[in-house]
Amino acid sequence: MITISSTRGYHHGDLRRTILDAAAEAITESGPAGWSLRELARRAGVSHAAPAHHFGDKAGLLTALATEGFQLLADELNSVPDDFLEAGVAYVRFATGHRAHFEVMFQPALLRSDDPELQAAENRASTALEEGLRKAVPPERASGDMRLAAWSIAHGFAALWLSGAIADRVGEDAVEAARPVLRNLLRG
Amino acid sequence: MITISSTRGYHHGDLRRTILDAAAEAITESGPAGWSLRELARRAGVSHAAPAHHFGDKAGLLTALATEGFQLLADELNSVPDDFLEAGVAYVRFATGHRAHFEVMFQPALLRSDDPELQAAENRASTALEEGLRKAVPPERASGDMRLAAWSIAHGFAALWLSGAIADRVGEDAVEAARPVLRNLLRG
DNA sequence: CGCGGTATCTTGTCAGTGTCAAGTTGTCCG
DNA sequence: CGGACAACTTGACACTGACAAGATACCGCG
Repeated sequence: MITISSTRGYHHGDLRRTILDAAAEAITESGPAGWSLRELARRAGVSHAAPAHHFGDKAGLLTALATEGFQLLADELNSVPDDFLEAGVAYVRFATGHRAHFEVMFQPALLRSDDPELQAAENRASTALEEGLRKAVPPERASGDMRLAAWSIAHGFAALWLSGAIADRVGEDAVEAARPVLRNLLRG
Repeated sequence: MITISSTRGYHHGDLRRTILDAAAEAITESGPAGWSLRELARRAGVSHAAPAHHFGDKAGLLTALATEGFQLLADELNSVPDDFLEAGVAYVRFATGHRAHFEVMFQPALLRSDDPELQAAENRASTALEEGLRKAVPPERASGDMRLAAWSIAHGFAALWLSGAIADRVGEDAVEAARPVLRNLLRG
């Protein structure tokens, strides 16, 4: 049995998870550079060097976050019917619902790209994406370029919304706003 | 007359431009967080606090870079015929040709969003983009959602390529690879 | 039960960083 | 020529990431 509630004493209980969550929260609020390891440690009530034990260094923490992100994305994509619109909407839902993960996942300069767990998670998400696109795109239009186009439009919409660049045209609910935009890729 | 060549003496000549270029180079190599103001100062041969005189702080430097980026993007978009494909290709050409600018422009957490020069440059790029899309999209399919779709697919392709996520499918020349992908938005 | 090994966390330290304040040098205009 | 201003330097401070060494709690094995 894992005792999460006891945050007292020398052992924290589940410091790794606590730090990951705190990092995600901090990144969501202030971006991938607006926080420090020491701040996360203070928030979790541990010493300034405690995070390093679990993640090695800052890049290790971000790599762990990205790994978790790719796993979450794969789950999200696998839980959706074989429909392009719904797959694209699921992609946008993931990006907006897990903003911190999404932002870190696509900034390789912050990560240890050679981490085996990260690569495994990337592969899982990649095949989920590829398979989803293969099933979702109408056979007469199926092609590598078409699948890239589908990925691009969903990714671009999510990135633009997260950056605030289209906030004036879209409003708060990015997921619902994505639907009519994505529809344009499959005819008019 | 401006003497750029004389980097000697108490006055540098054109330190502001030198720092901006060095920052763009550093970001291109190591990402938006893989460098320091003091490193740029050393590279330029000035004291560690010299950059602050021109930009205030790190956010000020990045804001100046983003401002320059929006101006360059507007120029790029304005120099292109009223054709959706060419507008999209120009967008991708800008993103890959000015990687550092592009990455900073869409990370508002790094910037001073209330900077008047930044906002002016944003507006100029925004109208250039809007106007280009308005002319480029066939009238029978023109709509706000269609314009958003066009922006999204170009932005998404550029972002995915820069992150290396589609390197295995695309190769080195992102601009040429973008063409067949973008074509999918206007029928098949 | 107890004891040794190990994972977890702490404490102390160091070079490097961003930012501020105050001083120095060069330029330009009246 | 003089003084105001811009450009840059010097010095300082709190903070950070990373490392080394030590302390504490848990866990298996006798």
